[in-house]
Amino acid sequence: MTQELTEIQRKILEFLIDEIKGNGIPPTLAEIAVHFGYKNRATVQQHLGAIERKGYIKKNPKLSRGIKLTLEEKFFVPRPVLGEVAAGNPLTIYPDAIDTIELPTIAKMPKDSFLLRVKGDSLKDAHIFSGDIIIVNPNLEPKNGQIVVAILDDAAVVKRFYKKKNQIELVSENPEFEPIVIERNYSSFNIVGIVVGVYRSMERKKAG
Amino acid sequence: MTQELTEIQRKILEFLIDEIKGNGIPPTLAEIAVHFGYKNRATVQQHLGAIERKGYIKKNPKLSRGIKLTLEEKFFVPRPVLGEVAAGNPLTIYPDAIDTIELPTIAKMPKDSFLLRVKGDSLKDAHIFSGDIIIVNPNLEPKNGQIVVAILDDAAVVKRFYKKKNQIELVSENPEFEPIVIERNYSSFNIVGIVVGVYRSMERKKAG
DNA sequence: ATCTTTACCATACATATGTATGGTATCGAA
DNA sequence: TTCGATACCATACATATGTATGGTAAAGAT
Repeated sequence: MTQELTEIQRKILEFLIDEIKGNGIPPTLAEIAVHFGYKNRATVQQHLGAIERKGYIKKNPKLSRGIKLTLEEKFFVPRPVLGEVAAGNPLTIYPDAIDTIELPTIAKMPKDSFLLRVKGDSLKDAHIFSGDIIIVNPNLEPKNGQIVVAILDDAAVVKRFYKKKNQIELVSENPEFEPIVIERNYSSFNIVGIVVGVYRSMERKKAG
Repeated sequence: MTQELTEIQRKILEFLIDEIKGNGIPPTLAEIAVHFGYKNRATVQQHLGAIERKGYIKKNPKLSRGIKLTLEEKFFVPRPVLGEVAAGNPLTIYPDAIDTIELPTIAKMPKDSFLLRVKGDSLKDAHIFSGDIIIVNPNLEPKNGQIVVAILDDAAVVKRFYKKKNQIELVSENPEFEPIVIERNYSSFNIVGIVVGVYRSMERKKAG
């Protein structure tokens, strides 16, 4: 359904996503033209036409700012999972890790939260299931018992946080998984944020 | 900072929120006028002016659809919770909200849908737990396998919906519970709506 | 060598859009 | 009774906006 975009079309699509997510409203042709240095709206018009023909957006004719993204979930774009960046932190995710997550590609993250999609069932005992979207706040101090997203040795984990005397314990709800113990001075450990909410859309099929 | 809105202004603000959340883009003055039956954009213009003076929105002058919500932290919108469902108990939907929650803006909240708070653990096998907020859309035709809110003999049930030849089956995920079978012509059965999403805030108590 | 695709430009046009201004009616407070 | 706030209407206007159409240039395919 979605053909390949040319380089320029891809950049324009990215700009559209940025604007729609960051600014709230889709740009006008003129605004796009200004951003890319085009002297003419018609240039943009034709690019948008191509992008629409290839199925990435839907234009509402005669309607100002009538550009809609056809992209899945509006917040996630299919991307390779390895070597992506979330909220400024380098985050490498092993496809075989217990907790793998799919990252939102939106460049402009809201300041105080971002989203991650959960894959795998290691959190099911915390009532979080594969396919759920978790809302992560990177600006909160983790408290005992809260669920945190953390980077440990370049792998992402989502687990309950417990601070002990000289170490931090990351506990899975699932008794099958042993708690991970991190010594205080361990360097390649980083808390990305605290899970403040869970959202699940029922519109698709359930994750198996 | 935010003064009281008049009744009409409040309704317009609600419409703005609905449009921005549901449609993706803020409406134009003309669209608002049409929706409220005004013959003139100037009327809307003056209402918006009042709403802006009272601090609820921010208008980007000279910009089409340049209405921004000031409430919204970009991530959460206050939404009324209309009632509670506990499987087995009669469902009361109060015209005035029993509560207000901060719903993440990613949560798809189709027009006319409403929120209910779940009580009890009868849905835990559908991955819905006590305290969760479900988003219910009353205007969709239920499809097989979808989770619906229904009223059966004055009691509320939230179960998976399956339509058979001459009957409807309501199935619990939990094999302990027998499916409920409703004959086609049974009168005291009503589908309230389809559960399109689930949201859980982690900020208060943790799930036990 | 011709054709298609991509990537731009310019001009023209209807109308969508926000704004300014002035008017009428109702209601409650001063 | 007068005044201000609220809630509407009408008209006028500049320009923002999407669209239609035609043209140029480069790169690659056939």
